[in-house]
Amino acid sequence: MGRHREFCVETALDAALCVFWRKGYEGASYADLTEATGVERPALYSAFGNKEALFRRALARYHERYLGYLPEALRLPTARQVAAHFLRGAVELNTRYPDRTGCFGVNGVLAGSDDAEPIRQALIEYRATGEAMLRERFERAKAEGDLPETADCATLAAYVMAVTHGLAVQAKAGFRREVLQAVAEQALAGWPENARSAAAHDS
Amino acid sequence: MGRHREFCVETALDAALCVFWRKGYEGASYADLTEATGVERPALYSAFGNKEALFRRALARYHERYLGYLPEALRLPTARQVAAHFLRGAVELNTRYPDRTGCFGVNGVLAGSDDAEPIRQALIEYRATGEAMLRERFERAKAEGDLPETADCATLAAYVMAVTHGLAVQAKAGFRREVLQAVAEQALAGWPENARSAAAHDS
DNA sequence: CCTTTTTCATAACGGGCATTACTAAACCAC
DNA sequence: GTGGTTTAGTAATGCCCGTTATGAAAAAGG
Repeated sequence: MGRHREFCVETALDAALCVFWRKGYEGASYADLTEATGVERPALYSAFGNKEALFRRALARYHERYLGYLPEALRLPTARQVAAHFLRGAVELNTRYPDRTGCFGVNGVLAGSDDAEPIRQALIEYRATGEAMLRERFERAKAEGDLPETADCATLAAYVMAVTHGLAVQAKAGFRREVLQAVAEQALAGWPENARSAAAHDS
Repeated sequence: MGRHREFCVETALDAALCVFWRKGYEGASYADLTEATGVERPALYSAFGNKEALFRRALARYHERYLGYLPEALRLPTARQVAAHFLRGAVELNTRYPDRTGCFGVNGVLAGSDDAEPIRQALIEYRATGEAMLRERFERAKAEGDLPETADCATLAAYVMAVTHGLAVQAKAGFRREVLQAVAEQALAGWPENARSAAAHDS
Protein backbone atom coordinates (compact mmCIF):
# COMPACT_ATOMS: atom_id res chain seq x y z
CA MET A 1 0.00 0.00 0.00
CA GLY A 2 1.00 3.64 0.11
CA ARG A 3 1.51 6.23 -2.58
CA HIS A 4 2.93 5.16 -5.91
CA ARG A 5 6.29 6.33 -7.23
CA GLU A 6 5.66 8.97 -9.86
CA PHE A 7 8.89 8.53 -11.82
CA CYS A 8 10.56 5.61 -13.55
CA VAL A 9 13.64 4.52 -11.62
CA GLU A 10 15.45 3.26 -14.71
CA THR A 11 14.77 6.43 -16.67
CA ALA A 12 16.08 8.51 -13.80
CA LEU A 13 19.14 6.27 -13.56
CA ASP A 14 19.84 6.74 -17.26
CA ALA A 15 19.64 10.50 -16.86
CA ALA A 16 21.93 10.41 -13.83
CA LEU A 17 24.35 8.21 -15.77
CA CYS A 18 24.60 10.87 -18.46
CA VAL A 19 25.35 13.53 -15.86
CA PHE A 20 28.12 11.46 -14.29
CA TRP A 21 29.49 10.66 -17.73
CA ARG A 22 29.75 14.32 -18.57
CA LYS A 23 30.84 15.81 -15.26
CA GLY A 24 32.44 12.98 -13.34
CA TYR A 25 31.63 11.91 -9.84
CA GLU A 26 32.56 14.99 -7.88
CA GLY A 27 31.64 17.39 -10.63
CA ALA A 28 28.05 16.20 -10.65
CA SER A 29 26.00 17.96 -7.98
CA TYR A 30 22.55 17.09 -6.80
CA ALA A 31 21.37 20.26 -8.48
CA ASP A 32 22.57 18.76 -11.79
CA LEU A 33 21.07 15.38 -10.97
CA THR A 34 17.64 16.71 -10.04
CA GLU A 35 17.56 18.86 -13.15
CA ALA A 36 18.55 15.99 -15.44
CA THR A 37 16.28 13.41 -13.86
CA GLY A 38 13.35 15.66 -13.06
CA VAL A 39 13.35 14.05 -9.64
CA GLU A 40 13.78 15.98 -6.40
CA ARG A 41 16.62 15.21 -4.06
CA PRO A 42 14.80 13.22 -1.39
CA ALA A 43 13.25 10.98 -4.03
CA LEU A 44 16.70 10.22 -5.44
CA TYR A 45 17.91 9.36 -1.97
CA SER A 46 14.99 7.07 -1.25
CA ALA A 47 15.33 5.35 -4.62
CA PHE A 48 19.12 4.94 -4.82
CA GLY A 49 20.66 5.81 -1.47
CA ASN A 50 23.40 8.40 -1.34
CA LYS A 51 25.50 9.83 -4.14
CA GLU A 52 28.11 7.10 -4.06
CA ALA A 53 25.48 4.37 -4.33
CA LEU A 54 23.85 6.22 -7.20
CA PHE A 55 27.17 6.45 -9.02
CA ARG A 56 27.77 2.73 -8.56
CA ARG A 57 24.35 1.99 -9.97
CA ALA A 58 25.15 4.27 -12.89
CA LEU A 59 28.43 2.43 -13.46
CA ALA A 60 26.65 -0.92 -13.55
CA ARG A 61 24.09 0.45 -15.97
CA TYR A 62 26.84 1.91 -18.14
CA HIS A 63 28.34 -1.53 -18.35
CA GLU A 64 25.16 -3.21 -19.48
CA ARG A 65 23.91 -0.45 -21.73
CA TYR A 66 27.02 0.82 -23.48
CA LEU A 67 29.72 -1.82 -23.23
CA GLY A 68 28.09 -4.53 -25.26
CA TYR A 69 30.95 -4.36 -27.76
CA LEU A 70 33.24 -5.78 -25.11
CA PRO A 71 31.74 -9.30 -24.92
CA GLU A 72 31.30 -9.03 -28.69
CA ALA A 73 35.02 -8.49 -29.07
CA LEU A 74 35.88 -11.33 -26.73
CA ARG A 75 33.85 -13.74 -28.85
CA LEU A 76 35.89 -13.09 -32.01
CA PRO A 77 38.16 -15.86 -33.30
CA THR A 78 41.57 -14.17 -33.31
CA ALA A 79 43.30 -12.00 -30.74
CA ARG A 80 44.03 -9.37 -33.32
CA GLN A 81 40.36 -9.16 -34.10
CA VAL A 82 39.57 -8.99 -30.41
CA ALA A 83 41.94 -6.09 -29.89
CA ALA A 84 40.79 -4.40 -33.06
CA HIS A 85 37.12 -4.70 -32.12
CA PHE A 86 37.87 -3.56 -28.60
CA LEU A 87 39.72 -0.45 -29.70
CA ARG A 88 37.29 0.41 -32.44
CA GLY A 89 34.37 -0.06 -30.06
CA ALA A 90 36.03 2.27 -27.59
CA VAL A 91 36.56 4.89 -30.26
CA GLU A 92 32.97 4.59 -31.38
CA LEU A 93 31.57 4.87 -27.87
CA ASN A 94 33.92 7.69 -26.91
CA THR A 95 32.70 9.82 -29.76
CA ARG A 96 29.11 8.76 -30.39
CA TYR A 97 27.37 11.20 -28.06
CA PRO A 98 28.56 14.78 -28.43
CA ASP A 99 27.13 15.75 -25.05
CA ARG A 100 29.19 13.17 -23.18
CA THR A 101 32.43 12.41 -24.97
CA GLY A 102 35.06 10.11 -23.62
CA CYS A 103 34.69 7.14 -21.32
CA PHE A 104 32.36 7.13 -18.33
CA GLY A 105 34.97 5.35 -16.26
CA VAL A 106 37.86 7.61 -17.13
CA ASN A 107 35.79 10.77 -16.97
CA GLY A 108 34.42 9.58 -13.65
CA VAL A 109 37.34 11.12 -11.92
CA LEU A 110 38.91 13.02 -14.80
CA ALA A 111 36.01 15.34 -15.34
CA GLY A 112 35.11 17.93 -12.75
CA SER A 113 32.64 20.67 -12.02
CA ASP A 114 32.06 23.53 -14.42
CA ASP A 115 34.19 25.85 -12.31
CA ALA A 116 37.23 23.82 -13.30
CA GLU A 117 36.66 24.33 -17.02
CA PRO A 118 39.44 26.92 -17.46
CA ILE A 119 41.90 24.57 -15.80
CA ARG A 120 40.74 21.72 -17.98
CA GLN A 121 41.25 23.87 -21.06
CA ALA A 122 44.70 24.91 -19.88
CA LEU A 123 45.72 21.28 -19.53
CA ILE A 124 44.27 20.43 -22.93
CA GLU A 125 46.30 23.20 -24.52
CA TYR A 126 49.37 22.12 -22.61
CA ARG A 127 49.05 18.57 -23.91
CA ALA A 128 48.37 19.90 -27.40
CA THR A 129 51.65 21.81 -27.45
CA GLY A 130 53.51 18.66 -26.45
CA GLU A 131 51.79 16.71 -29.18
CA ALA A 132 52.59 19.41 -31.72
CA MET A 133 56.26 19.30 -30.81
CA LEU A 134 56.22 15.56 -31.27
CA ARG A 135 54.52 15.84 -34.64
CA GLU A 136 57.03 18.42 -35.89
CA ARG A 137 59.87 16.23 -34.77
CA PHE A 138 58.40 13.30 -36.67
CA GLU A 139 57.97 15.43 -39.77
CA ARG A 140 61.62 16.29 -39.60
CA ALA A 141 62.34 12.59 -39.26
CA LYS A 142 60.37 11.88 -42.39
CA ALA A 143 62.24 14.58 -44.27
CA GLU A 144 65.47 13.01 -43.11
CA GLY A 145 64.38 9.60 -44.31
CA ASP A 146 64.24 8.30 -40.77
CA LEU A 147 60.52 7.61 -41.14
CA PRO A 148 59.03 6.12 -44.31
CA GLU A 149 57.29 8.45 -46.75
CA THR A 150 54.01 6.75 -45.90
CA ALA A 151 54.24 7.61 -42.20
CA ASP A 152 51.44 9.78 -40.78
CA CYS A 153 53.25 12.05 -38.37
CA ALA A 154 50.16 13.56 -36.78
CA THR A 155 48.78 10.12 -36.07
CA LEU A 156 52.08 8.89 -34.70
CA ALA A 157 52.22 11.88 -32.36
CA ALA A 158 48.65 11.37 -31.22
CA TYR A 159 49.37 7.68 -30.73
CA VAL A 160 52.40 8.32 -28.56
CA MET A 161 50.38 10.80 -26.52
CA ALA A 162 47.55 8.31 -26.14
CA VAL A 163 49.87 5.62 -24.85
CA THR A 164 51.39 8.14 -22.47
CA HIS A 165 47.94 9.05 -21.14
CA GLY A 166 47.07 5.41 -20.78
CA LEU A 167 50.28 4.82 -18.86
CA ALA A 168 49.47 7.73 -16.58
CA VAL A 169 46.01 6.38 -15.85
CA GLN A 170 47.47 2.97 -15.07
CA ALA A 171 50.21 4.40 -12.88
CA LYS A 172 47.53 6.28 -11.00
CA ALA A 173 45.76 2.97 -10.56
CA GLY A 174 48.83 1.53 -8.87
CA PHE A 175 50.33 -0.57 -11.69
CA ARG A 176 53.84 -1.84 -11.03
CA ARG A 177 56.62 -0.26 -12.97
CA GLU A 178 57.62 -3.44 -14.80
CA VAL A 179 54.12 -3.73 -16.18
CA LEU A 180 54.18 -0.20 -17.47
CA GLN A 181 57.58 -0.71 -19.00
CA ALA A 182 56.32 -3.77 -20.82
CA VAL A 183 53.35 -1.77 -22.09
CA ALA A 184 55.66 0.94 -23.37
CA GLU A 185 57.79 -1.63 -25.18
CA GLN A 186 54.70 -3.16 -26.73
CA ALA A 187 53.60 0.24 -27.89
CA LEU A 188 56.78 0.48 -29.95
CA ALA A 189 56.30 -2.90 -31.60
CA GLY A 190 54.36 -1.46 -34.50
CA TRP A 191 56.56 1.53 -35.14
CA PRO A 192 56.81 2.17 -38.87
CA GLU A 193 60.16 1.40 -40.42
CA ASN A 194 61.74 1.92 -43.76
CA ALA A 195 64.63 -0.07 -45.21
CA ARG A 196 67.26 2.24 -43.78
CA SER A 197 66.05 2.41 -40.19
CA ALA A 198 65.34 -1.32 -40.16
CA ALA A 199 69.01 -1.98 -40.91
CA ALA A 200 70.44 -0.55 -37.69
CA HIS A 201 68.32 -0.54 -34.54
CA ASP A 202 68.94 0.99 -31.16
CA SER A 203 68.37 -1.10 -28.03
CA MET B 1 61.20 48.56 3.73
CA GLY B 2 58.53 46.53 5.46
CA ARG B 3 58.60 43.11 6.95
CA HIS B 4 60.44 40.32 5.16
CA ARG B 5 58.74 37.23 3.77
CA GLU B 6 59.39 34.36 6.15
CA PHE B 7 59.06 31.48 3.66
CA CYS B 8 60.71 30.60 0.39
CA VAL B 9 58.28 31.07 -2.49
CA GLU B 10 59.87 28.37 -4.64
CA THR B 11 59.90 25.85 -1.81
CA ALA B 12 56.23 26.52 -1.14
CA LEU B 13 55.49 26.19 -4.84
CA ASP B 14 57.24 22.83 -4.95
CA ALA B 15 55.18 21.62 -2.01
CA ALA B 16 51.95 22.88 -3.60
CA LEU B 17 52.95 21.16 -6.84
CA CYS B 18 53.19 17.86 -5.00
CA VAL B 19 49.73 18.34 -3.51
CA PHE B 20 48.20 19.08 -6.91
CA TRP B 21 50.06 16.15 -8.41
CA ARG B 22 48.59 13.81 -5.82
CA LYS B 23 45.07 15.16 -5.45
CA GLY B 24 44.37 17.03 -8.64
CA TYR B 25 43.10 20.57 -8.92
CA GLU B 26 39.74 20.29 -7.25
CA GLY B 27 40.83 17.61 -4.83
CA ALA B 28 43.49 19.86 -3.36
CA SER B 29 42.02 22.14 -0.70
CA TYR B 30 43.67 25.10 0.95
CA ALA B 31 43.79 23.03 4.12
CA ASP B 32 46.01 20.56 2.21
CA LEU B 33 48.06 23.34 0.67
CA THR B 34 48.74 25.15 3.94
CA GLU B 35 49.71 21.90 5.62
CA ALA B 36 52.09 20.89 2.84
CA THR B 37 53.67 24.30 2.40
CA GLY B 38 53.67 25.36 6.03
CA VAL B 39 52.29 28.66 4.79
CA GLU B 40 49.00 30.12 5.94
CA ARG B 41 46.25 30.87 3.48
CA PRO B 42 46.57 34.66 3.19
CA ALA B 43 50.30 34.34 2.56
CA LEU B 44 49.62 31.91 -0.29
CA TYR B 45 47.11 34.34 -1.75
CA SER B 46 49.51 37.27 -1.54
CA ALA B 47 52.35 35.26 -3.05
CA PHE B 48 50.53 33.45 -5.86
CA GLY B 49 47.04 34.88 -6.25
CA ASN B 50 44.10 32.54 -6.12
CA LYS B 51 43.97 28.77 -6.45
CA GLU B 52 43.83 28.75 -10.22
CA ALA B 53 46.89 30.98 -10.52
CA LEU B 54 48.73 28.78 -8.03
CA PHE B 55 47.89 25.71 -10.06
CA ARG B 56 49.14 27.33 -13.25
CA ARG B 57 52.40 28.24 -11.52
CA ALA B 58 52.66 24.63 -10.35
CA LEU B 59 52.08 23.40 -13.90
CA ALA B 60 54.86 25.63 -15.23
CA ARG B 61 57.18 24.44 -12.49
CA TYR B 62 56.28 20.83 -13.21
CA HIS B 63 57.30 21.39 -16.78
CA GLU B 64 60.70 22.79 -15.92
CA ARG B 65 61.48 20.50 -13.00
CA TYR B 66 60.17 17.13 -14.11
CA LEU B 67 59.82 17.10 -17.89
CA GLY B 68 63.45 17.51 -18.82
CA TYR B 69 63.33 14.16 -20.57
CA LEU B 70 61.04 15.65 -23.17
CA PRO B 71 63.57 18.00 -24.84
CA GLU B 72 66.10 15.23 -24.31
CA ALA B 73 63.94 12.90 -26.35
CA LEU B 74 63.39 15.46 -29.08
CA ARG B 75 67.13 15.83 -29.54
CA LEU B 76 67.68 12.16 -30.37
CA PRO B 77 68.61 11.24 -33.94
CA THR B 78 65.82 8.84 -34.91
CA ALA B 79 62.07 9.03 -34.44
CA ARG B 80 62.01 5.61 -32.92
CA GLN B 81 64.50 6.72 -30.35
CA VAL B 82 62.47 9.86 -29.72
CA ALA B 83 59.31 7.87 -29.10
CA ALA B 84 61.16 5.31 -27.03
CA HIS B 85 62.80 7.95 -24.86
CA PHE B 86 59.52 9.78 -24.53
CA LEU B 87 57.61 6.73 -23.41
CA ARG B 88 60.34 5.47 -21.12
CA GLY B 89 60.71 8.90 -19.58
CA ALA B 90 56.98 9.00 -18.93
CA VAL B 91 57.08 5.59 -17.30
CA GLU B 92 60.01 6.61 -15.15
CA LEU B 93 58.37 9.86 -14.05
CA ASN B 94 54.99 8.26 -13.49
CA THR B 95 56.44 5.77 -11.06
CA ARG B 96 59.44 7.49 -9.48
CA TYR B 97 57.66 9.07 -6.51
CA PRO B 98 55.41 6.68 -4.62
CA ASP B 99 53.54 9.55 -2.96
CA ARG B 100 52.49 11.07 -6.27
CA THR B 101 52.20 8.46 -8.96
CA GLY B 102 50.98 9.16 -12.44
CA CYS B 103 51.22 12.34 -14.44
CA PHE B 104 50.61 15.78 -12.95
CA GLY B 105 48.68 16.83 -16.00
CA VAL B 106 46.45 13.79 -16.22
CA ASN B 107 45.92 13.60 -12.48
CA GLY B 108 45.16 17.29 -12.50
CA VAL B 109 41.60 16.53 -13.29
CA LEU B 110 41.62 12.77 -12.86
CA ALA B 111 42.46 12.78 -9.18
CA GLY B 112 40.00 14.09 -6.65
CA SER B 113 39.58 14.71 -2.96
CA ASP B 114 40.07 11.99 -0.37
CA ASP B 115 36.32 11.53 -0.03
CA ALA B 116 36.24 10.13 -3.55
CA GLU B 117 38.77 7.40 -2.75
CA PRO B 118 36.18 4.58 -2.60
CA ILE B 119 34.87 5.59 -5.99
CA ARG B 120 38.37 5.72 -7.40
CA GLN B 121 39.01 2.24 -6.05
CA ALA B 122 35.76 0.97 -7.52
CA LEU B 123 36.75 2.27 -10.95
CA ILE B 124 40.21 0.76 -10.61
CA GLU B 125 38.71 -2.63 -9.81
CA TYR B 126 36.27 -2.25 -12.66
CA ARG B 127 39.05 -1.59 -15.12
CA ALA B 128 41.05 -4.45 -13.63
CA THR B 129 38.27 -6.94 -14.33
CA GLY B 130 38.12 -5.79 -17.94
CA GLU B 131 41.86 -6.16 -18.27
CA ALA B 132 41.75 -9.63 -16.71
CA MET B 133 39.12 -10.74 -19.20
CA LEU B 134 41.28 -9.48 -22.01
CA ARG B 135 44.32 -11.29 -20.65
CA GLU B 136 42.44 -14.58 -20.34
CA ARG B 137 41.17 -14.22 -23.86
CA PHE B 138 44.72 -13.69 -25.11
CA GLU B 139 45.93 -16.72 -23.19
CA ARG B 140 43.31 -18.78 -24.91
CA ALA B 141 44.52 -17.31 -28.19
CA LYS B 142 48.05 -18.39 -27.41
CA ALA B 143 46.88 -21.90 -26.58
CA GLU B 144 45.05 -21.96 -29.88
CA GLY B 145 48.16 -20.89 -31.76
CA ASP B 146 46.56 -17.57 -32.66
CA LEU B 147 49.28 -15.71 -30.77
CA PRO B 148 52.93 -16.75 -30.87
CA GLU B 149 54.36 -18.72 -27.97
CA THR B 150 56.51 -15.73 -27.11
CA ALA B 151 53.54 -13.40 -26.63
CA ASP B 152 53.12 -11.83 -23.18
CA CYS B 153 49.37 -11.86 -22.68
CA ALA B 154 49.34 -9.75 -19.54
CA THR B 155 51.38 -7.08 -21.26
CA LEU B 156 49.20 -7.17 -24.34
CA ALA B 157 46.11 -6.74 -22.20
CA ALA B 158 47.65 -3.86 -20.25
CA TYR B 159 48.75 -2.30 -23.53
CA VAL B 160 45.28 -2.44 -25.03
CA MET B 161 43.85 -0.93 -21.86
CA ALA B 162 46.48 1.81 -21.91
CA VAL B 163 45.65 2.77 -25.47
CA THR B 164 41.98 2.74 -24.56
CA HIS B 165 42.59 5.10 -21.63
CA GLY B 166 44.69 7.33 -23.82
CA LEU B 167 41.89 7.44 -26.39
CA ALA B 168 39.41 8.35 -23.66
CA VAL B 169 41.58 11.18 -22.43
CA GLN B 170 41.94 12.47 -25.97
CA ALA B 171 38.24 12.17 -26.70
CA LYS B 172 37.59 14.15 -23.54
CA ALA B 173 39.97 16.75 -24.89
CA GLY B 174 37.84 17.09 -28.00
CA PHE B 175 39.88 15.12 -30.54
CA ARG B 176 38.09 14.39 -33.78
CA ARG B 177 36.98 10.87 -34.39
CA GLU B 178 39.18 10.32 -37.44
CA VAL B 179 42.24 11.15 -35.37
CA LEU B 180 41.28 8.65 -32.72
CA GLN B 181 40.60 6.01 -35.32
CA ALA B 182 44.05 6.56 -36.80
CA VAL B 183 45.56 6.24 -33.34
CA ALA B 184 43.72 2.98 -32.78
CA GLU B 185 44.98 1.63 -36.10
CA GLN B 186 48.51 2.64 -35.26
CA ALA B 187 48.22 0.87 -31.92
CA LEU B 188 47.63 -2.37 -33.81
CA ALA B 189 50.67 -1.95 -36.03
CA GLY B 190 52.97 -3.78 -33.65
CA TRP B 191 50.63 -6.62 -32.83
CA PRO B 192 52.60 -9.85 -32.48
CA GLU B 193 52.09 -12.38 -35.23
CA ASN B 194 53.12 -15.92 -35.84
CA ALA B 195 53.43 -17.62 -39.19
CA ARG B 196 49.83 -18.82 -39.18
CA SER B 197 48.08 -15.58 -38.28
CA ALA B 198 50.32 -13.63 -40.65
CA ALA B 199 49.03 -15.78 -43.49
CA ALA B 200 45.39 -14.68 -43.36
CA HIS B 201 44.52 -11.21 -42.02
CA ASP B 202 41.18 -9.66 -41.28
CA SER B 203 40.39 -6.18 -42.57
C1' DC C 1 62.41 55.97 18.92
C1' DC C 2 58.69 56.47 16.14
C1' DT C 3 56.40 56.17 11.72
C1' DT C 4 55.63 53.67 7.68
C1' DT C 5 55.24 49.59 5.21
C1' DT C 6 54.96 44.86 4.56
C1' DT C 7 53.93 40.20 6.29
C1' DC C 8 51.91 37.31 9.60
C1' DA C 9 48.01 34.50 11.75
C1' DT C 10 43.44 34.23 13.57
C1' DA C 11 39.06 34.27 12.41
C1' DA C 12 35.39 35.37 9.85
C1' DC C 13 32.43 35.49 5.36
C1' DG C 14 29.26 34.00 1.81
C1' DG C 15 28.24 30.15 -1.00
C1' DG C 16 27.57 25.55 -2.44
C1' DC C 17 27.74 20.96 -1.14
C1' DA C 18 25.47 16.31 0.41
C1' DT C 19 22.07 14.96 3.33
C1' DT C 20 17.68 14.97 5.87
C1' DA C 21 13.28 16.85 8.79
C1' DC C 22 8.95 17.86 7.91
C1' DT C 23 4.41 18.50 5.99
C1' DA C 24 1.12 17.72 2.51
C1' DA C 25 -0.62 14.61 -0.85
C1' DA C 26 -1.72 10.19 -2.90
C1' DC C 27 -2.73 5.51 -2.53
C1' DC C 28 -4.38 0.81 -0.61
C1' DA C 29 -6.79 -2.08 2.80
C1' DC C 30 -10.51 -2.60 5.47
C1' DG D 1 -14.83 6.57 4.14
C1' DT D 2 -11.33 6.23 7.17
C1' DG D 3 -6.66 4.83 8.88
C1' DG D 4 -2.23 3.39 7.81
C1' DT D 5 1.57 3.83 4.75
C1' DT D 6 4.43 5.43 1.23
C1' DT D 7 5.93 9.25 -1.76
C1' DA D 8 6.56 14.37 -3.15
C1' DG D 9 8.45 18.78 -2.50
C1' DT D 10 9.94 22.57 0.35
C1' DA D 11 13.16 24.01 3.21
C1' DA D 12 16.46 23.50 6.54
C1' DT D 13 20.98 21.51 8.58
C1' DG D 14 25.78 21.23 9.14
C1' DC D 15 29.96 21.19 6.85
C1' DC D 16 33.70 22.49 4.03
C1' DC D 17 35.13 25.25 0.32
C1' DG D 18 37.81 29.47 -1.60
C1' DT D 19 38.52 33.97 -0.29
C1' DT D 20 39.29 38.05 2.58
C1' DA D 21 38.88 41.49 6.62
C1' DT D 22 41.35 42.47 10.82
C1' DG D 23 44.81 43.49 13.84
C1' DA D 24 49.31 42.14 15.80
C1' DA D 25 54.25 41.56 14.67
C1' DA D 26 58.42 42.71 12.30
C1' DA D 27 61.50 45.26 9.51
C1' DA D 28 63.44 49.75 7.48
C1' DG D 29 63.81 54.99 7.20
C1' DG D 30 64.27 59.33 9.33
